[in-house]
Amino acid sequence: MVRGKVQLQRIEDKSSRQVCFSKRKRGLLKKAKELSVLCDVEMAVIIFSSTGKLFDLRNILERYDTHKTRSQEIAICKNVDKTKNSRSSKLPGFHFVYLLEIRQNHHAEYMGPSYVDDNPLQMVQRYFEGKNIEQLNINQLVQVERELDSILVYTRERKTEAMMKSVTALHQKEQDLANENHLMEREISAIINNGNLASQHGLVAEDPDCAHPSPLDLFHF
Amino acid sequence: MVRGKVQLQRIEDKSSRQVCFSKRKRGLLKKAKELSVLCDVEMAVIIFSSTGKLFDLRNILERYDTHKTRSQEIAICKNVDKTKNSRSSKLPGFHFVYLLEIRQNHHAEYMGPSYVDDNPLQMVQRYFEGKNIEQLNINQLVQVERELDSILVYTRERKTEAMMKSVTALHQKEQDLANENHLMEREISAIINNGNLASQHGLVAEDPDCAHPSPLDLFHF
DNA sequence: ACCTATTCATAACG
DNA sequence: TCGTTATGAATAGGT
Repeated sequence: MVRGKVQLQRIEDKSSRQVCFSKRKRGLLKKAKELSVLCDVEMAVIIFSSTGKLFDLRNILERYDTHKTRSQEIAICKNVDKTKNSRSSKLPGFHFVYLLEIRQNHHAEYMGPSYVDDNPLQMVQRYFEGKNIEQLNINQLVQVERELDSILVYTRERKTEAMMKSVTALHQKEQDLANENHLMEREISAIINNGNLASQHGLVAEDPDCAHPSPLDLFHF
Repeated sequence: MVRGKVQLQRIEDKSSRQVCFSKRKRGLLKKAKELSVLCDVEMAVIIFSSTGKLFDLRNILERYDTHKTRSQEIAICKNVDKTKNSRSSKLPGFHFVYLLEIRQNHHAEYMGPSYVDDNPLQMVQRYFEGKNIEQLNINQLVQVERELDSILVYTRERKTEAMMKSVTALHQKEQDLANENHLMEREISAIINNGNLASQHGLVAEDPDCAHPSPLDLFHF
């Protein structure tokens, strides 16, 4: 009973929005799969729900190597909402990552959830709790490899980001110090000149500040 | 005139497939936009066409900063199929990147194509010259993977090394400048005190800093 | 979760 | 690529 055109705007009622999301998500993923199969294209649909969960449908054909796949996962991981402490997340501080892997001629397969934490060490430790790497089968190992790669790449990007910030900040500091330095040099030479004039004429300046700026003016921002 | 259910399998006729792709892509992006607006979710649809072009719909909300957005673009760019010398690419060595930016309460906006230069990647491209990744067997692929991993690790180490050096050098420079700065401050206060003492006592103090703080010490945070 | 009226998407044309 | 139209598909709102 769809009466009237549906307005293209946020559904305010939370329950309705949730129902709509569920229905339309299924529809969208179905259409995505159809498009990928019918037209033989690779595609990914990434949906970030408003509660901070990540839904990911990937349909990546074989000719994309694992490194490229990995790169794609990076982007996905980076966008996980870290600001929300979702109640529906079973582990506090962790975020669900649903990975729905859909391949050609296959049905959707539930691959997750996996956990992503902000505390790297804890995350890694938690990650391995209860996992017996030695006893996993190939598919599980592939999945574990991907997850670890994601974590690794995310960590690496954080590192680079931090270093970049540090470099930028240091450059700024260097600039500021150099400016300050330069001003003080001029100050000194001004004072010296002043003193030279005074000594040349047998006079002592009563108020050396009157004509030229005080050193303290440096800090009059 | 849709007669009968469509078979969910690759459309063999190239022309039909192209038409279908065009239509369904539009439909999918429309549905994606509807879902994102109605249900207030962020999402991205990434479509790799079979001719190696990249179609990218992004609908990224404001709270994701440009840095993350940029990262996403990088990741996406990395997934462009570089092995094909697509005839439709107008600039050799460049890759089409179609960016369709869709924001809430806005229509789809055609942002591209923009060109991504992979000049910095010439080395990598050289590596691939004459190698048909698609046609290698497993052992060859393992070998290529190892080589690439070596290059990647080496590159990464060089990057970290360079950044570390930069940070260290900047710290040193900062230290030097700060020292110089401090010396000049003392010099200035020495000159000032010198002047004051000279006017009060007719004397010149050799080292006025020894006991009392310079006014500039206020800024030694 | 299921139903169904209704709107929407689109395959097969021109 | 564009327009039209018959038809199947998706889904809003109700139960």
